[in-house]
Amino acid sequence: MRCRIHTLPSITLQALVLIVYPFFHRIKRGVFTLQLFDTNQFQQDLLAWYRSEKRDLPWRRENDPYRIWVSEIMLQQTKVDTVIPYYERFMNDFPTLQALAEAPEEKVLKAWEGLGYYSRARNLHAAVKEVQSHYGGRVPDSEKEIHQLKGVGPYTAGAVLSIAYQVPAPAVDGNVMRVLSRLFSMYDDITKASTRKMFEEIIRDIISEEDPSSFNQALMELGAVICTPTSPGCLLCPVADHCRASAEGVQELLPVKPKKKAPKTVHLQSLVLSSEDAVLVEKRPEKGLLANLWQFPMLADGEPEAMWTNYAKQRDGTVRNLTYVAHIRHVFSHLVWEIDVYKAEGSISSPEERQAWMTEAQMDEAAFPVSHQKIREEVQSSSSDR
DNA sequence: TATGCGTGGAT
DNA sequence: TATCCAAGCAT
Repeated sequence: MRCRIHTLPSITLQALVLIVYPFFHRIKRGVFTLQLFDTNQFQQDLLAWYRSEKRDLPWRRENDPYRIWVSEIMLQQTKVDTVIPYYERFMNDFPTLQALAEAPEEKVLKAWEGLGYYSRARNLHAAVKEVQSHYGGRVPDSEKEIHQLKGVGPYTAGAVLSIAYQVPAPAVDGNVMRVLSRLFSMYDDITKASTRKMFEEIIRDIISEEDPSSFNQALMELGAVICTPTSPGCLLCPVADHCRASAEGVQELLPVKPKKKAPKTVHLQSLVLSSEDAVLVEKRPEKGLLANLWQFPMLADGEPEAMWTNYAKQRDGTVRNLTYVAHIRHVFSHLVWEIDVYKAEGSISSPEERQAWMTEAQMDEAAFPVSHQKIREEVQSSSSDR
């Protein structure tokens, strides 16, 4: 029997582990977490490492809850290196909670342009206004109140509370789940909310009451720098002695996370319609994909000449010299846009509510998604070629 | 609980 | 080139 198992393909062995594991993990965790895990020594080792090795990041140089909050929103699903320049500009544009609360949404979206997940910016803006009007401009320091703010979920609530106010609340993000999965050799699917809650309970058991800010940040830092998704640096890890996955040699198998589905493809056409020194743009719907960002008119793929002629006609306008410019592919996390780009001259007498003619200078002040930045560049290079 | 929501970089 | 991923949240 033992021989047969050793000759099984490793994929089968993994599958076996995944099937059998859920029935035993709660018992194992009880034994391991509470009895064999040396919490005090773990805290000491982790915090000593963090205090000597932590990266010097802009939001670590200050303790303003507003600034911590902004950094945490920007860091959602976004790498540190990407965030830094955005954070610096944002703090320059909106140095205080009051400044952001009083800013027009256009400016906020423009500051967020290119960062993605734009509802983060609109939710942050709304939440900051809420804090300004309802909490007298002070970011709330209770779990219940801060969690009610738009865009503040369980992770961000815990992060702001612990980092800005030293409240011993868990801040369980992807890093922390990866680290804990390995630390206790847990095969639970980390995409499930129930798993995140389990990790939050574990953190409540092992968090440093003296310095919850450093403890939470240290776990994330460890995940980002040492305990990485692929080829983790166990030889450099300050808490390798505490790590069950490392002892078992299974660190590369963890955490468990199901594969994502392939994104769907949509075929579209976009028209850059020029009149004098302006082009026609429209503001996207206020909900959903790229909400409230600007774009060039875009329609489902079809016969170009008829489609755009009809488009203009419906708005009491004309289109002439319709010319193919380029093909753009833009990949979202859940969607692929395949866009045929056209340009033309023309006019529209009856633009719709959310349409406008913009000059280049005006477009520089409006927020466009990256897909439409690409279109702008293609059209510009197509006209400068001649 | 499952899915929609961006982008750029690493492997 | 394809896939995955990164300090998640809303619905």
